[in-house]
Amino acid sequence: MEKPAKGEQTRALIVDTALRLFREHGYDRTTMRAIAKEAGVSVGNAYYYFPSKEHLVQGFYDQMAEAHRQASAALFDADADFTSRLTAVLLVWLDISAPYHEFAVQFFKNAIDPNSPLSPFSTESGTARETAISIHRRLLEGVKVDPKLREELPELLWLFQMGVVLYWVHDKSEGQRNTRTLITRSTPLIGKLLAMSRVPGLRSVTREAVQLFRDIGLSRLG
Amino acid sequence: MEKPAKGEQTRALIVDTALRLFREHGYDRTTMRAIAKEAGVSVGNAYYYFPSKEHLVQGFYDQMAEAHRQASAALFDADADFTSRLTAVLLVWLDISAPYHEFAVQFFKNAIDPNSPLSPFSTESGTARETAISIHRRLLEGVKVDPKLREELPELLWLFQMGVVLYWVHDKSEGQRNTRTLITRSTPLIGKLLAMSRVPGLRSVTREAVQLFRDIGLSRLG
DNA sequence: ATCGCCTCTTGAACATGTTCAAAAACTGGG
DNA sequence: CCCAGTTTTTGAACATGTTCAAGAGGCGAT
Repeated sequence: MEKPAKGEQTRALIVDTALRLFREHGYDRTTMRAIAKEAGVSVGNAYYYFPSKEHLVQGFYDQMAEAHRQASAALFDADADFTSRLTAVLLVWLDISAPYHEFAVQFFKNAIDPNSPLSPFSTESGTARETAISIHRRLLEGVKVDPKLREELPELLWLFQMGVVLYWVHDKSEGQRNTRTLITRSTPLIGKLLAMSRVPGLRSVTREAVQLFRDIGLSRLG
Repeated sequence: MEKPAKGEQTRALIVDTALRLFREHGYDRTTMRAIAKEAGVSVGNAYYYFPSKEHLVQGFYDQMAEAHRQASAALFDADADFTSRLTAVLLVWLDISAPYHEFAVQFFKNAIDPNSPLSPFSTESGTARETAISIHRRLLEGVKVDPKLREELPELLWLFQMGVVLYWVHDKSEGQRNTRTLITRSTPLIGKLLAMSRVPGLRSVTREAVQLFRDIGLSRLG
């Protein structure tokens, strides 16, 4: 009962086939029957390993998060300022995700469903989420900011990133150039606000916002 | 070909029955067959009037928006300040929506789908959206604010409201008290930021944000 | 009244995610 | 090698949103 490599092999075969078909034909147009047939197994077999069609996408999440982490790591060598770093991280994400835009739109509705395992807040998405947040933690190294804010900032930035994703999914402009605009022009604003977050007048507002963020558990909704 | 009252009657019968069953048993557990049977028509007949099950919920949207408009109108008599007004408007929305929380969660995934007619940005949701935005326009009457910002503010507030809805749908706390907290404590922050939006330092940030908001058409995504 | 046309209605058929009881394949102990 | 138990596999059956060809009903013109 330890590691029947057989099972793992079938599992991998199924998820790999599924992800390939998703990429080739989109999420909705890929039926469970097609996946099973292409993988050379029965439909029931797929359901033996994955509770639902949605669960097959979880692997995709993890792959993307890992790809983003690796691509981002290369950006932190230069000692650029916060705004440049954040911009770079988000643009890299955009480049990585661009090929999957149509695909993403199709299963996005499942991802935003609070009860779905695909929700970015769900426990199933835990590892992908942690990976994403850790990117922002690294991004913040060496950045001067109100310490009260610093602790929550990685999660707040991740939340902002989720907002960008939300916009991206709705973005119908050619090549999602509007999302690119959103990123390149919103990050300087965030940078300025961050810089101002320490001056009196704004500081109290900032701290109240951070406290609210903690109290309502915005970071652990699922 | 003017007004065959017959058709309108059947249409109303179907949508009324559907909304009742949705309320009683939830969206997912209410099948098209059940709706048809309860209304005393055939399944195909329901599809003659409504292109999909989702379209049946549109009536629910409009009802809610109208109820919110009426309830909000009563709040604007007293010459309260901006923060109080915004808080009141959002809390009233929360009270109106509370009974439908479970129901709303079930079809929320469809509502957030960019391709769904239920998306708050879709043309089909146009009237409900206009109603909601007009509430915020009324709310802003007499409030002093940077004129550059004033024009976009109703839509920005509506967008904020959509954010609250997004949180509300994910809110699993007893009676959605976390959403209540979010509203009562975030609105003062918005009020303060609005007040500060005219002082130098923040004004430039504000204007850039407004310009960005216009350029990427955040208000007309669908 | 009859015909032509449009609106409305029907229910069987279809597509697809999911379930499940049964069978097959495998594994370790004797 | 054989048996009992576990893991894996199968495919038919089910549930439900959706489609569609066929028919029913009504209405004005002739």
